[in-house]
Amino acid sequence: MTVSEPLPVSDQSTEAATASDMGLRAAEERFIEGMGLALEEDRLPRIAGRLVGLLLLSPQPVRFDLLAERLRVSRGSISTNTRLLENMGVIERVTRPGDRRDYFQINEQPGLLQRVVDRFRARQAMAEEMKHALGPKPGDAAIVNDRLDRLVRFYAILADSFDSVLAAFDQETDVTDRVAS
Amino acid sequence: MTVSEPLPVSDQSTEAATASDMGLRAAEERFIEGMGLALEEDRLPRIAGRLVGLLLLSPQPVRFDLLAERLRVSRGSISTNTRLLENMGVIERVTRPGDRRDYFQINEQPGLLQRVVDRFRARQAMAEEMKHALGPKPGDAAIVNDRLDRLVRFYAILADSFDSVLAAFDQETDVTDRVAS
DNA sequence: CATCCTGTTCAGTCTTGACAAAACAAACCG
DNA sequence: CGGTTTGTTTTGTCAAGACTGAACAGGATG
Repeated sequence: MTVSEPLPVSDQSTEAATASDMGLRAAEERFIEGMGLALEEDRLPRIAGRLVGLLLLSPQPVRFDLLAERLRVSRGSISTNTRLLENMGVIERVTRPGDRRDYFQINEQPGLLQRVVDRFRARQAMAEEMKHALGPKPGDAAIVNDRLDRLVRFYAILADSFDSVLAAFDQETDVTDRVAS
Repeated sequence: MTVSEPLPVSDQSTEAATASDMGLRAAEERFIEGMGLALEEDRLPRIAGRLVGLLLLSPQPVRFDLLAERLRVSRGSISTNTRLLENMGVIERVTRPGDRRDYFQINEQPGLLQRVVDRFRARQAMAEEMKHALGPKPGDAAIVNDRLDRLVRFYAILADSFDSVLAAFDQETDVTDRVAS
């Protein structure tokens, strides 16, 4: 967990919701829920997705207890899910000297994808192993060999192209970033 | 559903398992289970994955009731999952004239991926919409704009590269295939 | 030391989804 | 027609996982 420079925390507990804020708030809610649904499709708990959504929209690191409050969710769930996301490298836990509490911020664009690449590699390996175990087949069963070949190549291509996307993006953000935070 | 030319069905009900088959059989079982696990990670029922595995290893289309028998699974489950995979374009239902029964074969390499692309596009759209709804933000909140921008581009790149993988593969198999089947 | 504060862990509840078994429907066959 | 074969739909059971609330642990603080 990272220790940041003293945070310019703009009084996180009170928030005067102006009239013009209201539509925006609704939009934010939708976005947060949308991220909940989206990450749920990747087998993460819905709350984890909502956390990501909320933190994406938060310029400043957000306090642990505020996460629970804003998402109307138990502290237990916040604890579990922040740890999950932290381990995945999606968010970062941040502290301030002289402040016992934890803050969280999204970790600009990382890890979520490495996981996917790993899965593809694993499948590629499985298909390769299978191809090996079967050995060449005679006659009409030769098509099975073809299929396994194609499967292997398929996963390989997939993993490779993911990797390159990842690399391209890392590079891009390394240049772009570290200006505002 | 496709109607194939009369299938050279090599008497699917009896199968003399020779001694040399046994290790191979075990390997096939492992592969089938592996596909079950793998597709389960993509939120498909395990049985659907096993179906894909079995059909990948089957040179000939396999009869409905044999699927149930080989996977030791209820006919109901076969019905549900074959329909699911059929709708996704992963497998194909095949019939023979004068045969009331259904046969299934894998559909060489398609659809599974289009789904993924669609998901990325949807997320891209969501991020775009959000960016729009928020409008430009002042001061320290500008970082939120940056993040959303990056998110949009990220999903876009992802979807695009997937698309190109898909295209590359389609093209490749169009040339290679249609020899043995 | 007693007590708050903060985050973690644990026990219990609730929801979801896969699956089997049985009821069902439709086509065929005598 | 009645009975069979084939696939579908429905009903009920079971397991997995998310979430809550409460118990818990450790550090500060009086």
